[in-house]
Amino acid sequence: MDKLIREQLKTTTRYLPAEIEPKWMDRWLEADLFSPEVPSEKESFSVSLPPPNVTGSLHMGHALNSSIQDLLVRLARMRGQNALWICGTDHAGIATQNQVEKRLAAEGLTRQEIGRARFEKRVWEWRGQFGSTIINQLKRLGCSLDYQGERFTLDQEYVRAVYRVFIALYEKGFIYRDEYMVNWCTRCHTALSDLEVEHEECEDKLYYLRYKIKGEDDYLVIATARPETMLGDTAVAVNPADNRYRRFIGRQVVLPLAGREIPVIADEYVDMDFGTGALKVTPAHDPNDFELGKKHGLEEINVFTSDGRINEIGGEFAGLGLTDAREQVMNRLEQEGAVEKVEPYSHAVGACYRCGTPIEPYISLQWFMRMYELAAPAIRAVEQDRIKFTPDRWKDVYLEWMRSLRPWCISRQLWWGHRLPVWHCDECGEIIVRETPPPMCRCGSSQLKQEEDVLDTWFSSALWPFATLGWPDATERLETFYPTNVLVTARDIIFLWVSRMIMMGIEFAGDIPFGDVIINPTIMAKDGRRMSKSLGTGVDPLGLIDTYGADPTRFGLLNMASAQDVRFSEERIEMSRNFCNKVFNAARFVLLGVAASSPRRATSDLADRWIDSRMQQAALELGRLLDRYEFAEATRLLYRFVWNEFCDWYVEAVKPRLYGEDDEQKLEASGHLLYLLDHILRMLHPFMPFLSEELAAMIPGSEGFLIDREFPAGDSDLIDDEAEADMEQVMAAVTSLRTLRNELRVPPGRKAPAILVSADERVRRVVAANAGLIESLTNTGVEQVIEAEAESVGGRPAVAVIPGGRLLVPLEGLIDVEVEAGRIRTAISKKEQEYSRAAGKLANEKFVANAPPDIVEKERNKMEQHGRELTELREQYERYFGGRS
RNA sequence: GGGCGAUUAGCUCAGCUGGUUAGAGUGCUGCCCUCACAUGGCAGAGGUCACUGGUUCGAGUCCAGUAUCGCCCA
Repeated sequence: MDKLIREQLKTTTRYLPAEIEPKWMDRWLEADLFSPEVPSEKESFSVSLPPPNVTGSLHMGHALNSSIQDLLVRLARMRGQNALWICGTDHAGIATQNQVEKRLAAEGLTRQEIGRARFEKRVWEWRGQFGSTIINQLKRLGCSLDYQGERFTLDQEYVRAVYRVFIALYEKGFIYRDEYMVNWCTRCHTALSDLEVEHEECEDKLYYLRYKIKGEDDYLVIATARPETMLGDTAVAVNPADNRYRRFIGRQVVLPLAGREIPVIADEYVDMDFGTGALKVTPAHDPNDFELGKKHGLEEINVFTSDGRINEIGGEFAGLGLTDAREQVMNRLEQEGAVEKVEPYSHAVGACYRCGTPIEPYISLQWFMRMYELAAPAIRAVEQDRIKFTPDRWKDVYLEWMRSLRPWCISRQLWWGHRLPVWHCDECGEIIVRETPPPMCRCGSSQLKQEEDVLDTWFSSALWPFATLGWPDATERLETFYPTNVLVTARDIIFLWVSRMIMMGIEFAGDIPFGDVIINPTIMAKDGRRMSKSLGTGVDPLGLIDTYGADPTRFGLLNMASAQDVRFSEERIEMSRNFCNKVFNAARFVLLGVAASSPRRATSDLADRWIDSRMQQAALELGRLLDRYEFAEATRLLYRFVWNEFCDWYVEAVKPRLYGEDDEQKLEASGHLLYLLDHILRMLHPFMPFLSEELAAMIPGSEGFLIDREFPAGDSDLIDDEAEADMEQVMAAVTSLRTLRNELRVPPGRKAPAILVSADERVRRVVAANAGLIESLTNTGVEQVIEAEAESVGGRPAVAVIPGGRLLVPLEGLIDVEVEAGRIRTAISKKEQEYSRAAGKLANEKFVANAPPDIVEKERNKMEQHGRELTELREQYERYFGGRS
């Protein structure tokens, strides 16, 4: 470590992330540490980043999910694997188009005015300028993505893959064109798939309308939430079992306002309990009515325009927006006496997931993809556990969804995306599907136009795990890294993406796209609900990085990443920041205090052996936890080991040797400290890459990057049960003495003597051998070690009971007799409770007969132990405070 | 309407196949600026594990039901 850094370290008592984080990402990139080796002898490990929306910026979900992925990728690298974390973004059809349209609007332009070609050019410009925002934010988080291999779903090679898939599916007959009812966003002017519609419960009204029976004075009352669609009604339906309406079946009713005559039909689909039991049927404007209409051969009368207005069929209402139309239609119905009543009604209304505009069911000519055949092997892959979900309950969610798949509307009426590789012949109407424009149609015409529609963005991102690796070419990258190992994503992506990737992967890349799917928990707002932009309950992870640093943000998020959704708590990030500070200062202690020149494991001192043993246990357990994807538990393990064992006990225990006169001891302790620090930093690296890298670089003799070092796996041969037992004995003595001093309010600076009374040879030996350590940790010197009290120690000593004996602390004049007597009485009654709990269990014959022997044995030991301690306490009380009560 | 999940300390959460005195962080109380760290140290207080039944020698943990909240799907 050079002098400058040493000086800096001396004066900096606080961990300041802003001063260490930025430089490391640059150095890592410069050294090209994130690119995989191709080819490589190593076992490969790959993860594909769920491609974020190119218009997006990092939100809490990304931050958590990327922290997990980076942890896994760095871990794999440190375990000697050839790791690739595929980087890139998707083109986000609607979102990006909206962004650019907004900019155009600011210039007073519309995309229609500038035309498709110029519009596309503008979008590419936009992407060049703003498209890497989120990727740069991932760098701030420390993500070790393969930035050099960044992909985009509209890259030339990627487009080729998309076309290849489209054509293959078309030729198999899975992709087809049809006039069908779809979800239509009147603002974005495009169809959407069912998954892109968000349903929200809202308070609305149910309108009861009277439809006159033709040729009678009577009328039928229908109930509807959408009275404005009545202009397109082509029937009224009732349940054939409904006695109230049986006589009307087959009759005609007169549609109010329009005056059209429409039939009353019977269908079991009609719910007799809803509304009046009579249903108006509008096949062009309701998905259920659409089905009903097809079944009964009803006319589909479309009364809306594609931008959500009443069309010319609506007569006097033509041109009205849908909200106004409802009001006007109701007014006119009111005038005609056709309104029976209006009731409050709450129901779910669909809205566009990108702009929030209410979705209209709308009949239009679209491209669809049949899912049934592709789903079958994708279902099997999960059923047979070739793909495993973590937590595993998501398996059922996936399967449930996959078993009820409906055709997927894959065309979008947008100008940004993969324009379908489809050409229409103007002359004969022939449809030609191929990658490149055909020179002429079969009919001889060269009047061919490419399809205007583009593909759903999710169609292209479904190919992500293999299209990013070079497919359809058999590239070395594809060969090396497909299938990928793990996919980490949020649960709402299971349907949108995970399921489609599995289907496409099996169909086109010939294998599942990944073996494990980790569904990360959702980080909720403080109110326990999803973070919401409109409610202002969102938390910006970049703000956290600014305030606390990237490492604490990562560690804090990972600490929340258990199997359950969790409310965001900034306290956890603060906890992590404090932990980083602790690590930083522990490293300062080591780096500034050591005399050794390099890490060297020591084995002669009890504390040295103990901490090493504990560290091996921690490393072994850490490996197990990470293999099971138990990230939150892993953070707790590291926190406990580093803070509560290494810092609280070992560092304190080693100080006398480090600062003492004995040079040999100093050297040994120093080497061991460096050895421990080195291991700790390596274990921490996947969790807090910046800080660990910074500190590891200061270890004397360190070379290269921590990233490339081996992840400590833990060595069970180095576990030392004896050292652990002995150290626990020492620790118990220290804790008891500290508690005693605290309770009796002995000033910390006041040195006190102590006498160990123990019938146990091992206890006497261990305490005597470590009397110096105990003294340095408690300012209490164990000056005598005796087997039993032959007679009272002078005065009235305070007592600290430890396993296997007791420590007497004579503190003439300092002890309040009543306080000490009270302490002992409290201790006695506590012990009595514990003793009788165990004794009670053992007195129960059924327990002894039925419980496993080791549990009974444990209980017996417990009873004996408590019994001994109880005796110690009672003896002590009798001897020094006898006669008091 | 269907499904999933949750309910454990004031707050945010752990608690794996049932078996120590149910844990952590934060907050709270007392003492301590001791030469790594006050983003700290030492010690302490704090819980009818939502409720009602059941299974078991033994239930925070398993089963059934109830209540409340949340998420997803239609």
